[in-house]
Amino acid sequence: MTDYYQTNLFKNISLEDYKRLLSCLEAREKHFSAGETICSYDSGFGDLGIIGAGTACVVRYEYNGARTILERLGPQDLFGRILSYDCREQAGVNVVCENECWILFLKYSCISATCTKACAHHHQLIQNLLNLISERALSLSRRVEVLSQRTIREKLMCYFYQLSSQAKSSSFPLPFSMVDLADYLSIDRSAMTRELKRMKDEGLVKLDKRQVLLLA
Amino acid sequence: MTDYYQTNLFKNISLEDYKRLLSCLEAREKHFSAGETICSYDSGFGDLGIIGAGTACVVRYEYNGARTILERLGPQDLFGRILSYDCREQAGVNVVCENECWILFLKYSCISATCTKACAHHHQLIQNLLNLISERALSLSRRVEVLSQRTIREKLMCYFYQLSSQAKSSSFPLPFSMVDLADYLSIDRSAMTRELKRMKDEGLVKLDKRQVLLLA
DNA sequence: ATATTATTGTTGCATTTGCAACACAAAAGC
DNA sequence: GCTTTTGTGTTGCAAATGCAACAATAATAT
Repeated sequence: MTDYYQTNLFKNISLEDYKRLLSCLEAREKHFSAGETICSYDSGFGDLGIIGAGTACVVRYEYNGARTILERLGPQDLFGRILSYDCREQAGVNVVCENECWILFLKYSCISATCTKACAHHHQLIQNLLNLISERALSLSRRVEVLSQRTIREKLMCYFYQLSSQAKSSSFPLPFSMVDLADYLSIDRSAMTRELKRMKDEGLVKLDKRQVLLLA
Repeated sequence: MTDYYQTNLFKNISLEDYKRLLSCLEAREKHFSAGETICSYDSGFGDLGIIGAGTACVVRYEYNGARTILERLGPQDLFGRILSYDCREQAGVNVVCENECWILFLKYSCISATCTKACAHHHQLIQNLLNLISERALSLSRRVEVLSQRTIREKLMCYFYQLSSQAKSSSFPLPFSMVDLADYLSIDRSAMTRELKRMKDEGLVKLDKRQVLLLA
């Protein structure tokens, strides 16, 4: 079994308490292969998922077939409708496995409700969850920052600056293929390629495969 | 003093515990007038703010002077850099008072750190905070949904659907002026007016002042 | 090795959008 | 009352963008 104990959700919780928590939270582990749908927020999926291994994407399929990547998930990332009191808005939102995944599902109702045993580690668990959700909100606000840029060039530069600041270097690899990058930025792929070429020509960036070097 | 005790942050906490918490969290209340800057995430603002009364906007000023409304805040709403481990990305982000505000500032470090007294109400406080941040993440993901639409019309319709679903009615008021709406959607105001007119002509929506009626 | 599929790059063209400038109405201040 | 400010509606025009179709390359399967 994948070691979810390493996950930040269980930070500062002893191994014994961790094991007790697992049954307390009705933990179930499942495996998914690339392309499989892990869950759909449409149906009443009310659990909390933690990625132990692999990567997945939170995507929304529009009525017209267009796909939007809402979020990318990797090991230690959380997902679930925790954030949704209102189901209707999650229509079309799915979590799809990208690379072979091991996922642990926990009953969210067991987490949020005060444990009848009022155990100390439960307190710690909530605090850890707080940190993780905060990080999630941060990732969303980064996305909003990028998407609220008005031109393709501004979106690209804004995203590059974010990556650069995370990497603490003006050189960093793109975590996306070009197709996915365009989806993430919600722009047309060919228009993006065109703009990237201009930016290279003007000496704003250098691009070698997926390695980016910011010059401005 | 404004009654922050009504705030969801203090839900299920007794009045006595609430009063104790205030000093424990080094609570300070401040007043702001319309237009005043409440805080800037640039400088090391590490507190948690709760709006007791009034409204405020989280805005970012771009290098070119453009303003983007990241979020609108009303009574009970939280703000702060809770979500930011990385300061650099919050550059230019300010919370600005829109209508006369009363705001309570709490030391976040006191909230997240395990209380030395390990008090029961502290546990409850964290749980409440969890719910509030989840709601915040939800609001951000709604924003991402709108912004990831590719055309002005799609952005408008997407936003209208959200409002309609929240109001549980095909008729609802806009919470924005047209200027602010355009900023929220990150589009040009005149282009938005033009598109809205087309949508009215095509019978997709009816608009009377700020009252919207969705027909499609 | 070859076929197949996925990814990336390119370009013309129609459409959408932003920009700027202006007129007008509504609200706020004096 | 008037003036000033703020919000809204309109339009021509240039620029940015999406779309579609195709070529070229890389990755994968058979």
